[in-house]
Amino acid sequence: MNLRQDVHTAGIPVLCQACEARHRGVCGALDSDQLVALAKSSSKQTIVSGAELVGDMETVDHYSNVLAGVVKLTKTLSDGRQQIVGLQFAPDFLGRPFKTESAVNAEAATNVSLCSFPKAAIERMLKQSPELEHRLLRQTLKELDEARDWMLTLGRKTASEKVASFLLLIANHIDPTMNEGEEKVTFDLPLTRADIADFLGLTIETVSRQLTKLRADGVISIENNRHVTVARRERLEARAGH
Amino acid sequence: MNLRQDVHTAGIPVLCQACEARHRGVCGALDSDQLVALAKSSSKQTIVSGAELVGDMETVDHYSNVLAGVVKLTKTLSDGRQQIVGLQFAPDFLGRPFKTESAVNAEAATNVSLCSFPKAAIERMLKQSPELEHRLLRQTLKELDEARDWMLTLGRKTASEKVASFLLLIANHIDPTMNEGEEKVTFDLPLTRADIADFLGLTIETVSRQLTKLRADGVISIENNRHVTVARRERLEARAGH
DNA sequence: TTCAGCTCTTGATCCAGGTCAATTCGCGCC
DNA sequence: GGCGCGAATTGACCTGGATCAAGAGCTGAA
Repeated sequence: MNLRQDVHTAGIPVLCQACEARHRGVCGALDSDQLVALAKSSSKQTIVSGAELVGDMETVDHYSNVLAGVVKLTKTLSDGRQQIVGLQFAPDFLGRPFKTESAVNAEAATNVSLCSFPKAAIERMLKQSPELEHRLLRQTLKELDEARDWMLTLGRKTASEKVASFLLLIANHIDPTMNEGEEKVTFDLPLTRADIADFLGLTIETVSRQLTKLRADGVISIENNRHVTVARRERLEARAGH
Repeated sequence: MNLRQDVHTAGIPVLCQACEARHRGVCGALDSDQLVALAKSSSKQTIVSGAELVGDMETVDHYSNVLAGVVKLTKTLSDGRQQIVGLQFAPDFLGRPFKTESAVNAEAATNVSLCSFPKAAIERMLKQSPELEHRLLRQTLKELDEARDWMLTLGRKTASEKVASFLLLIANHIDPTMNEGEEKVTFDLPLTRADIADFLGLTIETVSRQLTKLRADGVISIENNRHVTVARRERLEARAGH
């Protein structure tokens, strides 16, 4: 009856479970026939942290759904200065339609699980399915909103506001069930200090000092360099500069 | 025969000439019937420099095509620090589909000529016309690319690189016919020093000092505070930090 | 023409965050 | 356990750009 369910239970690579569960991603937009066709050409893969997914200027031959983990999108100046221009969390879509080569470098910030399909397959379906294009538009608008929020942070916030904003951003993405009322929040940082610095337009040292200050002030605590507990969310929000 | 032409020559507000001429905007995507319907509810208007088009958090009830001039999109922190997060040039589309209120403030940076339609009319057509949604997706992807480029500038470039990058950005948008080979380029700055500072995440004074330096080094000259001549484009590019 | 109200420039000083340089921590490996 | 190595912290110092403060240049109105 439910062919989509059949596709998954039949052992064809997991294509949509992650996306559909959270009402994003590309797959909910397809009918059963399209889904089967796509599933046949798709492949689930696991990427180890640090591995490069798409090089800058490289030809992109496939698109992916992020099923788990975090992918960072970076841009680099010729002298090596680097800026993270986007973070993709599950179930985001990864890839730039209508362009053959990428303007950014995509790298696994954590271990990442992906479901990829050949570019040609997606673009064929884009032409057939307005609903798929609609989803892509919605995700792109969301990414644009996030990018613009971040431009305010990069251009106008102080180092301590930047770090507080970053922690809130991660907290919101990692645990979307967390509601405003919660006092304590706990999560693992998906980025190293170097990555955080590249995201915030700061140096490693400044990030470290600001985290130390937040710890000293009792706003957060950190175990093993990664596991963060936010003691009181409101205090962090106050420091993020609203 | 050609109804689209008829619409324009019949004196119905200019809807598409600007867009079609440069293959962007919303109108080329519509068939004749849709175009007539839209033209009836559209209105051409002129906005004086400095006027606010859409307030932050304000309900958006119409979308617009920018026919001439420059619109700046800004975000502001509670203490007044401001960041320009986007510049819309003709024939860009202005408005955020699928959201009732704007997350940014839109303001006319120069005198602006707009063609606006009610939100409801556009959204009705979005459902009918996949081609319209396709155009919107393309524009949104372009804006996302631009935002990400600018994040690198905001996060990692020095003040002098930022100013050089800004001049190149304006030069490219104002005169799209200008080719790489041209040595001299001339244009009017569409932004005040204060706007440039807000765009670059700098202060007015720093922008002014960097422009003075570029003038002293013979890279540019400026008349009446607005009219810029780039003596040698390559030297400006070298300073933009590639 | 003069004046008012701006925008822009220039100078002097200050400080947030960068740079350079040790440690120290965490973790896998022998 | 001890060792090695990359990641993180911490300290001392420096500097690019902010801040504060005059002044100069445009523009428009009377």
